[in-house]
Amino acid sequence: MAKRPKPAPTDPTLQEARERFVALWSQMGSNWGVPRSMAEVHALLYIMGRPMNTDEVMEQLHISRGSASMTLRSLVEWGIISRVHMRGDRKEYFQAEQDVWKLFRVILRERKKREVDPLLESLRACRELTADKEPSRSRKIDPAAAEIESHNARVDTMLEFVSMIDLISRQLINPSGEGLDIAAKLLDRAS
Amino acid sequence: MAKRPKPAPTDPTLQEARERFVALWSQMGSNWGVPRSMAEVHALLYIMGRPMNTDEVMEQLHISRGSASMTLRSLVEWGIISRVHMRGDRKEYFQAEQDVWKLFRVILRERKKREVDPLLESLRACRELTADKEPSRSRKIDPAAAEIESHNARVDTMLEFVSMIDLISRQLINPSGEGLDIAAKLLDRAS
DNA sequence: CTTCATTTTCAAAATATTCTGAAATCTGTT
DNA sequence: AACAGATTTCAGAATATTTTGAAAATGAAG
Repeated sequence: MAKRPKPAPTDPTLQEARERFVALWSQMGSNWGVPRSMAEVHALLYIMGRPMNTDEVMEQLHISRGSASMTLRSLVEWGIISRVHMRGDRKEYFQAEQDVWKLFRVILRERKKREVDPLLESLRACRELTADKEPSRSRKIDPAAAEIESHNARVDTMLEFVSMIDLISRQLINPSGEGLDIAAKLLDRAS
Repeated sequence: MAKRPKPAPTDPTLQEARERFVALWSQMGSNWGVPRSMAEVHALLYIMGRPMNTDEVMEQLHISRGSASMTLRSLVEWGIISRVHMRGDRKEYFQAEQDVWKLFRVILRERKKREVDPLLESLRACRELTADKEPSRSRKIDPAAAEIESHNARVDTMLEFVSMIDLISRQLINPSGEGLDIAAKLLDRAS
């Protein structure tokens, strides 16, 4: 029943740096619609770089057990942290993915699945609505037909754009396709 | 005092398609932390493809005058819609940018300025904190030094990643650099 | 300077989101 | 089966965000 293997008196500067990192990540999260505590928990696990249990997270971040539990679960569902078991400890531990590019790919994949794919589907459905109303041959003259035509052109443009986003995402998500490569190519064109 | 030049009885299907577009855009906006009515106003102006005044927007979207005013202003500030004046009408009109790539670039530029730049700055400041604590020559042995070292490695990795995002953004924002080109390159590698 | 149409502002209200905490559930042990 | 530590759940509380609406400001015209 060894309560604490090591009290570990952390360097105050390191402590401060960790808190700053958590704060900055939390701030960034809020710009992206990520709940404060979700971003904070992820930041903490990332910056600590070692598995932590629910109580440690609660204590460091001053959040409730319920919040910690839900947030950890949701991060696991997103696939950016994973559960680990420490032998001799009944508690569950969590650790964050340390490969930043992998993290990026996982987030991109999830967001595409949850946001881009449904958007594309809705856009296509929306486009379908006015497909048959297309000015078949009775062109010009009719102002209503012209209105539909320009409307369709706008929807098509947007559809094209979102399709491209979809395509790019797929390339970036691909386990093989290196995000770094793309960046390198862009750099080439920079000069 | 010609009240209405044209009552313009819109095709019900077209009307429906417009509403769907507005709804889908609004949905997408909420995924990105954009207020519902802001996304709706933008969607309406985009899909109508013509300048509209505040009252038209209020009426179509069922929002209050105050909300319409603030939202329109904020969209103008973001640079994705612009004010236009219609001769013979004292009301102000607004029209949305119709070039989707331009729209994309403007949004990217703004978000980078508001989010990425401050994030980079904070990250650098955070990194500075533990810069002098670097394990100069007394390597190994000291566990506290190793802790700092691995912490610094994590911050550096993240810094590198965000710097790359910053760089890519700059390329995409550039009025000359074509977003389409990048996409094309990615496509090449797809086969 | 006054009027009137229009736009902006902002405190309060409405709405939406996030967090808490204690009860319920789960899980391995005796 | 009963217990005990650990985890999950979820209704309600706390927070945060967005919208409203009416008063104030603006500004063009007489």
